[in-house]
Amino acid sequence: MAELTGLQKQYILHWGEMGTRWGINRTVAQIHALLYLSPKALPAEEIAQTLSVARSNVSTSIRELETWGIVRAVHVLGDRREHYESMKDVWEMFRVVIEHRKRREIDPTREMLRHCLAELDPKEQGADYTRDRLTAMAGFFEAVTELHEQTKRLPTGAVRKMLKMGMKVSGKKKQ
Amino acid sequence: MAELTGLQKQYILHWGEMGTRWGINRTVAQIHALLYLSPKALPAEEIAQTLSVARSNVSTSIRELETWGIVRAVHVLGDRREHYESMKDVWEMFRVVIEHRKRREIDPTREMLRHCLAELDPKEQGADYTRDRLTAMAGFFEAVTELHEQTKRLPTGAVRKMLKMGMKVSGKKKQ
DNA sequence: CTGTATATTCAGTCCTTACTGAAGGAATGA
DNA sequence: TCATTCCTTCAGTAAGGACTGAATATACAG
Repeated sequence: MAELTGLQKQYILHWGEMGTRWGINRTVAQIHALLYLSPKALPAEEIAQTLSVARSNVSTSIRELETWGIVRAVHVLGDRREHYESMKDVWEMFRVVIEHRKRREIDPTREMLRHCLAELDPKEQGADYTRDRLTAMAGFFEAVTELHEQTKRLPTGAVRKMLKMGMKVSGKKKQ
Repeated sequence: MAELTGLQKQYILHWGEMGTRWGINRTVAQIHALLYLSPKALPAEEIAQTLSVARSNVSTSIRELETWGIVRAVHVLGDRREHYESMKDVWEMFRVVIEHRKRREIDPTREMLRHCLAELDPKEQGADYTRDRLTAMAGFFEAVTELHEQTKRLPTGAVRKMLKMGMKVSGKKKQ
């Protein structure tokens, strides 16, 4: 992995670029891209050189990826350094990331909505209208949570298969 | 809407806060929250005062919301000013936003992956490994796109209902 | 046409986040 | 023990985005 091919460069740069759109810092995304493409685990020093970023930057970025659980340190016989490798199962990887982001980006709002609805004083100005809006919004967040609960239980393969064959909507009520 | 109730304040502040996590600028998110809760369309000046932000900031933020298609200007008889109102159908609103973000956050990567796979030279160092990784990643992005295509055709109510009853996975191949 | 109300644009400033390089800490082997 | 290698932390700086207020443009009423 010492020298990147043109294709690898392209993938890594694109991933870094998109990372910023996805709310992920560019270096973190680039490191992930590099490790994802690498057939073997890489030491931090090599990552820093390959991507031309400071060694310390690699350190913190790697830690973030480890926190998410999509990168881990492994050891190589006869080498003191930590080597890092990416999870390779793409579906599992996104499942993990989505889990993480849901906790951070969905759950707090869901709770806020519940809390607001509980607090809402029917006597206050325009309470009915406010309740309608909050209820509608809460419905969406509850549904997303429900969908997430259902899919996360399924094994990776099942989700993949489900998407492939298209989601069938049963006409019957669940009972 | 001149004076916000405690609840409205809470909702708006929370939405602004979460906006930053969702990759949406705080003011844009706050304005959307305000309009969503407001029973009537509001002029820009009032929005600026209510949220304590510069009038110009409201102008640009509103334009962004209009670009997404979740806020529009309406006119009030006897008033020269534009009044702005939010789309109220939550499900439709998120459908529109997701459509927008997919175009910006999914499609470019999907194309990059296709392009890379087409470009990949089998003779180059480690081509097989790279192809495997790219193929796996591309599979995910194609599946997400497929899922999106399928759901966007359905009317709002159908999606809501589907989530409510749980996604049933048919055992048979689509034919 | 003139004056007023409203909306937009933009240059400068502020604020947040990302990144670097230096310093310190931990582990290893001589 | 000391020297070496690797990793982390952190203060300072750089870069990027967001926000303001002034200037400009536009629409309308008289």
